[in-house]
Amino acid sequence: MGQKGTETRIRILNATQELVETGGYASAGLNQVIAASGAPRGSLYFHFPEGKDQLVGESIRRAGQAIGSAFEDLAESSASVAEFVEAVLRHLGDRLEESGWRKGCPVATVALEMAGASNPLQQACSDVYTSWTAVLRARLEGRQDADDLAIAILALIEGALLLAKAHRSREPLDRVTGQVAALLR
Amino acid sequence: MGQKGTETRIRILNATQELVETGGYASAGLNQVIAASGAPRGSLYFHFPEGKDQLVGESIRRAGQAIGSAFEDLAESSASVAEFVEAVLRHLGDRLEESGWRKGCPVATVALEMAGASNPLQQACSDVYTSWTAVLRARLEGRQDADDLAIAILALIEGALLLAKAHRSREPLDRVTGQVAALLR
DNA sequence: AAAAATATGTAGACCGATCTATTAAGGAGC
DNA sequence: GCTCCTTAATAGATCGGTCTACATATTTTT
Repeated sequence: MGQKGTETRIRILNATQELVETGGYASAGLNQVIAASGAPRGSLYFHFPEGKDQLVGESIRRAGQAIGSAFEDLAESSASVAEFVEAVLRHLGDRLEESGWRKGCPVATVALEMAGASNPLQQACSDVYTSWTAVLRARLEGRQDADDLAIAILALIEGALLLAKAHRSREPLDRVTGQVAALLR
Repeated sequence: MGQKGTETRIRILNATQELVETGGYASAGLNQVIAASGAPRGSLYFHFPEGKDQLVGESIRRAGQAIGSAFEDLAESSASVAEFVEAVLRHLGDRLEESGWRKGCPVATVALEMAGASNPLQQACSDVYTSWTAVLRARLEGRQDADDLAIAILALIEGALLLAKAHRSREPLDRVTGQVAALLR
């Protein structure tokens, strides 16, 4: 793949990621992707011959990896688990507010849209959540109930992010931050 | 409004609720609503002259009230707060599994789809979450941090429900149930 | 090194299907 | 007779996807 082609592919993926995160799978039209990325229709189907599902699938896995990496960085640079979770909430809150309440969890909307049927996109979302759970689980190594705690913390984060996006306010994130310590005690 | 008309209106709302909860706002086509409800196109626009937004808005408020009432019932019949939350998780888990992993939170998908813009539907979702928070808050009366706790518990519930739907499994709900006590201690 | 051949990527017109919404006409029940 | 409600045809826009022609690199051949 040449230089130009790779760049176009990435521009298309970035545009898709934006649109999907803002409005979900069904609302992200390929015409919008084309317009936002500047790539013509033919290029889209050259780089993603299987169409919309492939495009959104790759876009979701990419976004999942980006967030996962951020989690790992924050896990390393935090002294305690509580600090780590608070850093995650702050990071996601910044991202959400700076995007004008558009960018919450890049996976959640598609996950909810697709869960009704067991298709590749549903699996992709499930996989992303599993990978994030593993990052949390690793940071909890040694604790009893580490598996349960990892899920509970991820649920708390996802729930707070959902409420914050729904209310268009950081308040839920801030309030939850104060309760993390209780969960970890 | 006559008997027949009221029935049609309710059939339309029920069908909309089902479809919206399963796949979100954008994926719920009016053609599907018509097919599922048995009502013809004209009836839909007779009962909901403002179109899809009005239809989905009413449908969401209705679903929000139904879940809110269930919360209140469970709050009354539970001896402790922990029991109450566990009963809620069980109730929502049953609903989710019995529906073939389609019916999670009836508001979440639309909330995530719409949060990017501040429109009436976004407001409707926000209002539903506010009303649920109030129910939880009332059950926590007397506790310090009652406001924070109410949000944290709702976040935990919503997050667990999201993960359960995404994974098509009760496991996240079950694991979170075991951690509720820690949060409430 | 020049030219021909092949691979890679771009460009946009076009297709049938489906979308939300409107309209005009007729039937049902008080 | 009059309101309430249903019926179905239709409009215009947009959907995801296909197709052919063209441009630009890259490699092969001479």
